[in-house]
Amino acid sequence: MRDDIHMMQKLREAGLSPTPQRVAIGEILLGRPQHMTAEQVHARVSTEIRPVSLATVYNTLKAFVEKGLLREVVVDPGRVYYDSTVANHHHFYNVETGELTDIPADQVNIAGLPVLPRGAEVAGVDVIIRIRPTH
Amino acid sequence: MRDDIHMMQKLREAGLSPTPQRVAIGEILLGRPQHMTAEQVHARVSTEIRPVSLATVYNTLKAFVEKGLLREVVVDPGRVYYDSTVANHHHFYNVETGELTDIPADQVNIAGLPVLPRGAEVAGVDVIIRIRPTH
DNA sequence: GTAGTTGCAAAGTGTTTGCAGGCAG
DNA sequence: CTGCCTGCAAACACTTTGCAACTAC
Repeated sequence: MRDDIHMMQKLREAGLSPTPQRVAIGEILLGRPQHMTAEQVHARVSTEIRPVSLATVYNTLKAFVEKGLLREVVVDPGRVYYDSTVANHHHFYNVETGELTDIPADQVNIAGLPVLPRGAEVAGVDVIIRIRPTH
Repeated sequence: MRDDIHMMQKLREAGLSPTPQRVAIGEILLGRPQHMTAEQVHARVSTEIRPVSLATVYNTLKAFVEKGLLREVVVDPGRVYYDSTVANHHHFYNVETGELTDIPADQVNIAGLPVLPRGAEVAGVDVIIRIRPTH
């Protein structure tokens, strides 16, 4: 189908051979803004498209991150979220539900970056606004 | 010694009974700005003051966080840093060395917080500037 | 053939838990 | 006594690794 072909193209452009497993994972995760854990990807790909081993999910997510198709978000100890939006932006993290929401980069204005330690360059800036339901 | 007495007082004020283990952990970790993992606390307390089990270190760190003596910093999947500075501030994280450095709150100016999701309140704002050595 | 990929199971890492024994009030 | 605290060992959750079978070119 057409989606598959687009995904295969996308993977090739990123420098990855488009195996069925990678295409399936790409279909689920890439293409629309989304935050998922490895487990969630594994569950959805396996039930909706084809069985894929958890090891392959981890391998593939790692490869996607390396190739810039995906971003890791660290908000919770012992759990990595994969974010299909790679452009510069930030996050709300609901500490009660674990839900992660995007904040467009232009809605957070960091005025005046502090002086960096000597011999260091910025690798990335993460802003995480932890929220909880009002009681 | 005097330090112990001050630490015992501090723990009591926080609502914790000042057991020898808690005092020892407090001596190592509280009192000066510092970022340590549970393992590091365990190693330093055990060699410098007294043997303490890892389970007790975890219990104690959790208790300290609950009582507001300590803050958790999540920058790396599968590893929690404990930060003895509880006042509002931010962090540099050196992605190559794992070193964590404080940024005073007034050096990062977040202009214009984005609109919160309905029925939510801010639980905390984390700014992590990931840095790496220049090559 | 040869290099890259998959998937199982085993190993690893950091953290939490169950529970028996100890200690303080 | 009674309730909290400690520490051992086992359990856990998530992730990585070793390796043999497989696939594509």
